[in-house]
Amino acid sequence: MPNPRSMTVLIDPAFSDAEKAINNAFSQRRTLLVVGNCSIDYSGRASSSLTPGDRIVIAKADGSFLIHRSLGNEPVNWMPKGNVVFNVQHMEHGLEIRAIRRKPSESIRVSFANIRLIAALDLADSAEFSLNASEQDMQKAILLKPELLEEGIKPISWEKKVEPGFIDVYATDKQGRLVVVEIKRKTAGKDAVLQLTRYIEAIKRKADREVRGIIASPGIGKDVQRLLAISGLEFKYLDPKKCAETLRHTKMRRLPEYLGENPS
Amino acid sequence: MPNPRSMTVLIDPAFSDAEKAINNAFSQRRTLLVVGNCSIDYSGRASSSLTPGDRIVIAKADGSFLIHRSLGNEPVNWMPKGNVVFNVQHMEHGLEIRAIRRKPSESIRVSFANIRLIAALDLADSAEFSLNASEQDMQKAILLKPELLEEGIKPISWEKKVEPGFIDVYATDKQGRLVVVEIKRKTAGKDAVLQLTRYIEAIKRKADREVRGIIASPGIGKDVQRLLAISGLEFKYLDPKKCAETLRHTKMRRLPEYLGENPS
DNA sequence: AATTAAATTTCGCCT
DNA sequence: AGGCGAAGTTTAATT
Repeated sequence: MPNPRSMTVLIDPAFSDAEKAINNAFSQRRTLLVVGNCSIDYSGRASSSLTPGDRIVIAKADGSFLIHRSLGNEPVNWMPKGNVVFNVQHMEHGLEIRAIRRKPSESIRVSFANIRLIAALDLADSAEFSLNASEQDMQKAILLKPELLEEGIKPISWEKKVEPGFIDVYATDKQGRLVVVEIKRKTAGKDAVLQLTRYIEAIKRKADREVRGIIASPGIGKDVQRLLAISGLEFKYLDPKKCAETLRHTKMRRLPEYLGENPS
Repeated sequence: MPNPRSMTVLIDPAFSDAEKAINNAFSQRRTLLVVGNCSIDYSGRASSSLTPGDRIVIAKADGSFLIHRSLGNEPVNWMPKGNVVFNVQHMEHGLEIRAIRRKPSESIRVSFANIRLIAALDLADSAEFSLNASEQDMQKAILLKPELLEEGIKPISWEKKVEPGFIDVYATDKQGRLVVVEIKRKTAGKDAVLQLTRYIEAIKRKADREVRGIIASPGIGKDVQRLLAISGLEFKYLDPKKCAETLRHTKMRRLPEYLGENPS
């Protein structure tokens, strides 16, 4: 018994059977998969029509609706989740599936002249999707290979505790100045600048030295860039993908001797 | 015999059978559909991982690769067509499907712990997708709402017969000059300019008045633009989508009184 | 709720 | 082949 979850599959069903199965799938909030020859009409934000052909139709429990042709990455017609109602009807010459939603008001009608396969599925999937590299990966990459940031940078510590929080990477540059690095996995926003500013002020209160502030991220907003310049801070482009690669290539290496195993 | 095209369906197959069926599907360039419990790793433009769960996997003949979860409009992982190679392997504890492409270099590995459904499909689909509004819709929109074109335009007739053919929209502008409008649903080419030129010459032969010529389309070629300028004609950007929207919002309204029910 | 910005954007068209 | 711009973009984050 490999599958605790139930699944209903019909091959080349009669329209009457298909209608029942599809209705069941909808009322049970199952994922519906239909393959068959159909024509499609869409009306809503735009409108479109597609004469008959074999397609794959997927109706999900949240209202997401997808129709795929034999080629191409993107669905030829679709409907995003949100206020979507599905409905099926056995017509004179075929079977119609409709997806209707309000706000924005739109509807798709799929008219099947022929159905080859129906599957009603309970897809058990509670896994969380994780997009790498994480911010932590980026931090590790910088610690292992500081030249990713700038030639001559030497990390002193990471996750250094200061008044407002924790500094991602704390370092010195070639000229011996202190460097505070704030890492963002995505495009840096104003919040990143604010954070960095607070860290630097905290450092300056303790050490009466010149302190540089660097935001390391794959991008930065246009106006954030201005804010950064005004605040006398710097931006360094850092690609999460490149960080991941760096980690992969150096993961067996230990941290440099001047860094202990634990953050200071 | 409802289906001239062949289709292979396996329900809860053994991995060895699954491997054969999938290999066949790949070598025969069929559309492959797999439902089962799998984990996914992606590495390429970014990288991601997803722990096990039930998903729908679609591999198309052009290399398009899609993995859908139970919810959401968009695939959790995917690969666009282009230099993609599929491959399948029966492992110790399951079955792996790989999609690999170069330029950009990326790969997806789908590791099935369990397969519930396999379908290998020949999707016969030669239909052409048509996104409305049609040229006719654009014409209607202009007639209903001439300000789409220009403030003060007053349509006189549509599909007006002249020597070389039919004028899409015939009108007067604010200054009382005659206006000939040529509508194109897509980017206008030299043919549109030629057509328009001929219509204008035909009108000028009859009416000894100043005549303007306007091409209304969602775009125009760079060199066509030059040709247009040389010919003393004009281009007006007109969005088919906006036209469709205009029609939707005004479809119950009748044509203005100065226009009859039939073209002149 | 509306606005803005990013996306493994994809896709088509043009150079 | 590379670059630009639009999309029924979608989606997440922010105001």
